Amino acid sequence: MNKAEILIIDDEPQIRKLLRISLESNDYKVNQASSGKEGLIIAANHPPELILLDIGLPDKSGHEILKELREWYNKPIIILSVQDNENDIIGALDNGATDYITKPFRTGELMARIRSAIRRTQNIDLNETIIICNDLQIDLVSRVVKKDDEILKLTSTEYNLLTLFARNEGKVLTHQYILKEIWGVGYQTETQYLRVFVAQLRKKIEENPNNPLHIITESGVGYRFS
Amino acid sequence: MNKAEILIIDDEPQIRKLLRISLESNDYKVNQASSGKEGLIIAANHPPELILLDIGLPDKSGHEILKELREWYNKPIIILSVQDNENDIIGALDNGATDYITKPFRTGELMARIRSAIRRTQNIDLNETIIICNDLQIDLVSRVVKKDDEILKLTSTEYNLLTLFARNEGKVLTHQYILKEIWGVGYQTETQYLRVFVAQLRKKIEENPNNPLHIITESGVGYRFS
DNA sequence: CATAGTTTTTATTGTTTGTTCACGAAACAT
DNA sequence: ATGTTTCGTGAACAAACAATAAAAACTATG
Repeated sequence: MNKAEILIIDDEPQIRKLLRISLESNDYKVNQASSGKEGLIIAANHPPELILLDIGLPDKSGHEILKELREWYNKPIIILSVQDNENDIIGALDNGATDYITKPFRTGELMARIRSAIRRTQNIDLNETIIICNDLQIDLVSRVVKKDDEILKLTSTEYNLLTLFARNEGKVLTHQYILKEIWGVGYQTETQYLRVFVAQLRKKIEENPNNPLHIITESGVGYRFS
Repeated sequence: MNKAEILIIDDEPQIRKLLRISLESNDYKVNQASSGKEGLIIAANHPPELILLDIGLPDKSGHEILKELREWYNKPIIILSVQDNENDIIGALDNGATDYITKPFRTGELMARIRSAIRRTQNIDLNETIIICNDLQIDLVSRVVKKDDEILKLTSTEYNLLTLFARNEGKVLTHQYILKEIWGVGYQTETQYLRVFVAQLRKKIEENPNNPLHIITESGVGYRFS
């Protein structure tokens, strides 16, 4: 139910369709953009867990899109390309691409590279893919959260927020940073969203939501998870 | 200037030589192992910044070596292979390989993939800036202050003031300077603010606020932190 | 196209923090 | 010593910030 989202930026409809089918059958939620510009807008308003970027786009070169994304987006970007040109590959990797795959690609390999990339940004240690904090248990691979061995029903925003907190245990995260990571770059003033979702999360994960032990408010700054 | 260490695990001397020359000309320091067993020992005794692992080794399969390494080693491991077998690639990536490159590879691309892999791990553990003064512990990255391992609850002005003091340990800071740094230009005559907040801070961080040991008053001038 | 689930707005109440003032204590100068 | 300046501290108030419920808008899905 809590699927990780992937954004495809590619102008060829057949490729998009092929990718979407493969990704959805691997339990990802897929968003699509048919041009670089559209891709930038979707990514900014709804940051995905990973971006698949075609390098040969009609409006802007994929290299430019990559650079613009990397100004604020720090999750994996995998480049797809028909070109097997070494300088192209080197340039993309040096501009922050996570991986570079040449078409035609093998779907199984692509899926494995996607898993690998996501695993690394979430710094999931192959051995311990489960974060445990007292009564809470967060499985980052199957995306399931348990409290006292009871499965919690979380919406995807709630889940994303909780894992952002859990992956930064002990650190104070500012409102702005959280909003940027969960809602996108244009939402950094919408602190009210955050209050609403923190309240919802606390109702689900805290023994006593009036006296929260997991999500601590740092007034005027942000929140801290412990 | 670079000098990150890279460990090559490969049984073919020609490949090792080729890799070593390329890597050294890119300013890496190179260690080599000609078998999986030897590779494990060298990696354990002298953990490198990145490992290049040939999958076709004589003693143990590279896949086994990869698994054993991943039990404790969490920096990048790039797989080199003559095999362009999809299941091999998927297996390696799912077992924690950072990347999988098939021979014959292009040196420029390999170097770019190495840079990319190292860049990503360095961003992750760039953390940890902790100032320690006796019983006080100020973590500037997490924005958390501890006294005798107890987390102190500080407002943001209190925190800013404390970090300003801590960053200038031993120096006398004038009222004017502190006011300018914390409240901004225009507040440089509001010494009363400072008195109030210094008193509040001392209540929280000093054993005995009447006889302060951390924030020392320099009458007529300002304060000094030690 | 209806409905359940989710996100965004709006409104209200409660809490925390910053600012100001008052007054006694300490430091300083003569 | 005595008066003068500088400090420390508690309390009161206003402003900023936070929690929460509930309604409205939106989305996904059959």
